Amino acid sequence: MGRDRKFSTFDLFLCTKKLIIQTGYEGFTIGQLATQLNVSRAAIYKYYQNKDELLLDFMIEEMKNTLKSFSSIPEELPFLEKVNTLLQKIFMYKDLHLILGIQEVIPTKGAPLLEGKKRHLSLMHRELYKPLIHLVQQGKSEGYIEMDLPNDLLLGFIFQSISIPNHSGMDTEKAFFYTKKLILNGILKNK
Amino acid sequence: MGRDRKFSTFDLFLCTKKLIIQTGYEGFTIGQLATQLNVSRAAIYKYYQNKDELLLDFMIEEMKNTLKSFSSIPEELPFLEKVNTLLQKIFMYKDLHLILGIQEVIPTKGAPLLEGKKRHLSLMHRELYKPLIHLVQQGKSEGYIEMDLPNDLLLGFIFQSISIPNHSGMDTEKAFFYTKKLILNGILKNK
DNA sequence: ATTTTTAGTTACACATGTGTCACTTTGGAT
DNA sequence: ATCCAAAGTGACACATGTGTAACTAAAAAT
Repeated sequence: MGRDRKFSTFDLFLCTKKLIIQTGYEGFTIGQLATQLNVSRAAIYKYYQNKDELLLDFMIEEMKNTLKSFSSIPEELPFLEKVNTLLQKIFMYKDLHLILGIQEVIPTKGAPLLEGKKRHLSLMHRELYKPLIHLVQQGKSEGYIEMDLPNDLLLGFIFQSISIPNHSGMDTEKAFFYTKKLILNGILKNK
Repeated sequence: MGRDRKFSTFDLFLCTKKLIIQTGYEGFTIGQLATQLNVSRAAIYKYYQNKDELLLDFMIEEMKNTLKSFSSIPEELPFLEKVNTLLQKIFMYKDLHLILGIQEVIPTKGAPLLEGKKRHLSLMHRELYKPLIHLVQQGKSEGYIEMDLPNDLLLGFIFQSISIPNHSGMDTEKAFFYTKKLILNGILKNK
């Protein structure tokens, strides 16, 4: 029943991603989003009560996809290979880090709906970090990683490094190759 | 002659820094700034034609200070010590990276005044990178750094890593210690 | 064909931010 | 004491964004 939709949720989230990365939370407007989708603003408000709900739903979807991808690392692989595949995945989802930063800025204004979605997000957040922490722990006990490095700093380091702005337009593969090298071995040569 | 000022340029830039880091370009408003300084918005407009001019002036000032600090690295020091002092300085000015990112978002709207200030900024930007590139080059020729690592990626890596969010509230010195370790040697132990 | 259901639009009221201008305040110079 | 120059304020016009409600459009069910 009913008329055909002019835009899919998929399109909507795709545009949302593009815009939120470009402009940040405060700069993001439903107006821009509507223009990109060739619909009126009100059409979007048919599906989301407000901007914040839309953004949170988008983030949850983004998180779901990332989570699915991250949870499929074979447990048996040797440490260095696991690290490699994981870094590759983090590299593919490099925007996630930026997106999750935005989540902290969204005001809930005491609305239970929004508060619930935020809680959901931070739960998934922890879920996402679990395999990473686990891997770091493995690395430490197998002697690959210095014991005294704090886990959260280490993870922060990885996420932060992964999103080095590729301003010079290097091709993605090369960028990943060098980034990985830097994360694993730092800037100094292993003498 | 004339009445005493209620706020100094120093205070103004201090508040500007705080706000721009918190809220980003789009979120930053003259209203917030005025409130923080206990003056009316109009008082601020006495000194700056508009928001963008204020922000650019702030950035130029910030850049000047950083530049002064960076240019005072003794040339004779051995490589590793130079790296250490430089990292320390970058760590102290870790906000600069974020601030410079904002500069790219400021619209000049064809105003020659703003365009001029922007050009000034990007000149200083290059000036700032010069000693860094120089150091990296030295490191490469002295065999400390892998030759094939692209310079800009390497610098991006350093700036990016320096601004790992210290969410767990580690004390600054410790945070710097571990961050340095990660930048220099990566996450893997040197076997 | 006409009714129902869902999608979308136009127009509105409201809120917040910008930049300006006529005005007041205040302190030193005369 | 009064004049004047710099500092600050309140109020306004304008622009942009939010969220809503009454409406129209179109596709499927009857």
